[in-house]
This record gives sequence, structure tokens and C-alpha cells, in this order.
Amino acid sequence: MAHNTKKNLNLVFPAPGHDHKCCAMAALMKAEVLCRASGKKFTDIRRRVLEVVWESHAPIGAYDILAKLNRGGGRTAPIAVYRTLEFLMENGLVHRIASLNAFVGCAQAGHDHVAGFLICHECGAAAEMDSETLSQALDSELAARGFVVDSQVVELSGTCPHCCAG
Amino acid sequence: MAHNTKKNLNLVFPAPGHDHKCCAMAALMKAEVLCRASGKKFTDIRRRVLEVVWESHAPIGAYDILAKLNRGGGRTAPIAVYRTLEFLMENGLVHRIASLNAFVGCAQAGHDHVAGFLICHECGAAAEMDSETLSQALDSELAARGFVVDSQVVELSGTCPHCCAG
DNA sequence: CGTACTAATGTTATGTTATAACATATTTAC
DNA sequence: GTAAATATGTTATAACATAACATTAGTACG
Repeated sequence: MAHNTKKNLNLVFPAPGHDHKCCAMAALMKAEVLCRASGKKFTDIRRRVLEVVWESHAPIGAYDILAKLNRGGGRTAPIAVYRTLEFLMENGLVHRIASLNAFVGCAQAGHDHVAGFLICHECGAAAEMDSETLSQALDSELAARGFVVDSQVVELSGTCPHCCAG
Repeated sequence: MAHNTKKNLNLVFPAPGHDHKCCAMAALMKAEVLCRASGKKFTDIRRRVLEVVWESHAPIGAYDILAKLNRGGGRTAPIAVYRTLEFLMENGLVHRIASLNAFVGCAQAGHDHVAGFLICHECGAAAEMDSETLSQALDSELAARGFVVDSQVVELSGTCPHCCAG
């Protein structure tokens, strides 16, 4: 079996000087639209957690999210953050990065994809790697050997293009 | 670029009724040999932790290891387990499974490989997947796009052949 | 041998990540 | 408007991991 992965590795690391407000804004609007479409409630805390997650492209820990929510005197509890993250993950708005115990905004919300991640340990940013073809090929190879995959964690750490150049 | 992954996915889930004593024994002997060869000390606690890890093919948490070390009245502290696991990982005798916060014996100690894991959520067993070719291909595709990989976490969960059959 | 050095382990405390259990409030459907 | 479902609040604790420093056990070399 031959396959060319080139066209499928749809990987995008945002440039250092990009207009990040746009990323965040777009993500929030999309979240709102998606929730509305599926009858889910995009409540205040859900919006605020997602805003915090989208403050950068680097995965952020639950307790760091908590601290940001509570900057200025809030009293939100850890469990509230975890519950909210669970909701956001179930609805494809956030991903968990197991190797970092951290969370990152989903760059392709609404696409119902299986994502892998590239994590730059220089700038901290994580990019989704959309390698559906590769992953499907692997899964079917495995299935042929009797192992049926139903979830995956693929997290590659290294240096991103911008930091390589930097 | 074409590549056939078939011959490289060297994946082995031990059968339910296999003689596990042999697995454990072999792993311990190999550890001893490797340590001797590299001038590292295979001390008592290192041996005992590795024994516990090899009690099964299912990844085990650090605190579960601790509990087993202390069954019968020991007073080993958590840090001792973590230090020991660090040593065992540095020396290629144990792997960490990030998605489970758990540790598993290395099935190919001494080979200096980059491993991925298949984890069965029926029986709990984890098998190393030796897909050097696949991984190298992916890494070079990524390098071509400017991302230089230097470590990876690949953990696929699903149902193993024995549990599929069972 | 013995002493200085390094590696390994012990001890105590604490930091970090995540969830359980139950109460209250808000929304939705009828 | 009330019951049911959903969402959030409150308190406590479980589970995972490391920091800082003391002590012990090997090793190297005079």
C-alpha cells in the first residue's frame, strides 16, 4: 500500500507576529455558533474558560486557567474548570494534551477530526496535525493484526518552523 | 514516497495464558546484564521496582508500585519510587505511558528504539509497537515542513487481539 | 587504611493535577 | 407553574509528582 502524506499533513504554526486577537475572536464566535446549532448552552463560564484557553496557542494547565479566571478576585473552584473543560472537549472546542497535562483550543472546531499534535518546546505553541490518511492507514494495518483502535494520543515535541528560523 | 508498514509493525500482545514468570524473569536478567555492561548499579530497590512493574503487562501507577513495595510493612516513600522509575527509564528498562500516568516494562530493553504503544482497555495490557519506519517517514515529512521532532508520545487505545476474540 | 568524593537512598514536607459527593440555582418542557 | 433536566456552587479529598536536605554506602586514590 502506498500513500503520500504530503497533502494531508495540514500543519500550521501561527507566526510570531500574527494578529492573535483574530484567532481568539474567531474561535469564540465559532464556538457560539456550534453550540447554538447543536442546542448546547454556551454559558458564561464556558465562554470565559474558552477565552482563557485562546489567550495563546500554547496549551495551558487547568490550574493556570483557574488562576486567570480568578484574577481580580473570583472564587471559581477547580472542579468548575474541569467540568467546563470536559464540556468543551466533548463539543470539540478544546483538546487535552496528555503529555503536558494541559489544554489547547481546537483549531478546527466542528470538523469532527482525529488530531495529532506538534508541540514546540521553544515557544510552547501546539499545532494540530491533520493526518487523517496516515492515521487511517495505521489503524487499518493494526486492525489487520487484530488490534482495533478507538482513541489515540499522538503528541510530537520538537522545534517549530518559526523557532527553527528564529 | 511509498512505504509498506506491514513488516515493521512488530506488535505482540502476550496471550492470556502465557507463562508470565518467564517474561518477568527474562526482563530482570536482561536488566541486570545491561546495567552491568554499562557500569550502572542494579540495586535492590531498582530490582524490586522492576519486579513489580513486570508483575503484568498492564501499565501500573507509581503509587500502586509503592503500595506493592510496602505490602508487608515497608516504609518506602513516593519519591524513592519516582527516582527509581527515572533511573529505569533513563536506562531503557521502563516506559512511561503519559495517557495513563503509568509505567510499563520495556519489552525490548537494550535496543534503543522509539516506541509507540497500543493499550487494550479490556485487559489493560500495553504492547510496544515498533514502527520505526513509519515514524521516521513522518518525522522527515515534518522536517520538510520545518518542524524538527525530538520526542514523541504515541499511545493508541483500543481492543487487543485476545480480547477481540475472547 | 583512611579520607575525600560520588552515587544512592532516606526523611519530611509540599506542590500539582483531578475528582467525589452533595447542595443550590437556573432553564426547559409540558 | 411545577416537574424534570441541566448547570453551577461548595467542600473535601484523591491521585500524581517533586523540592530540599540528611544520611549512608560505594569508589578512587594517596
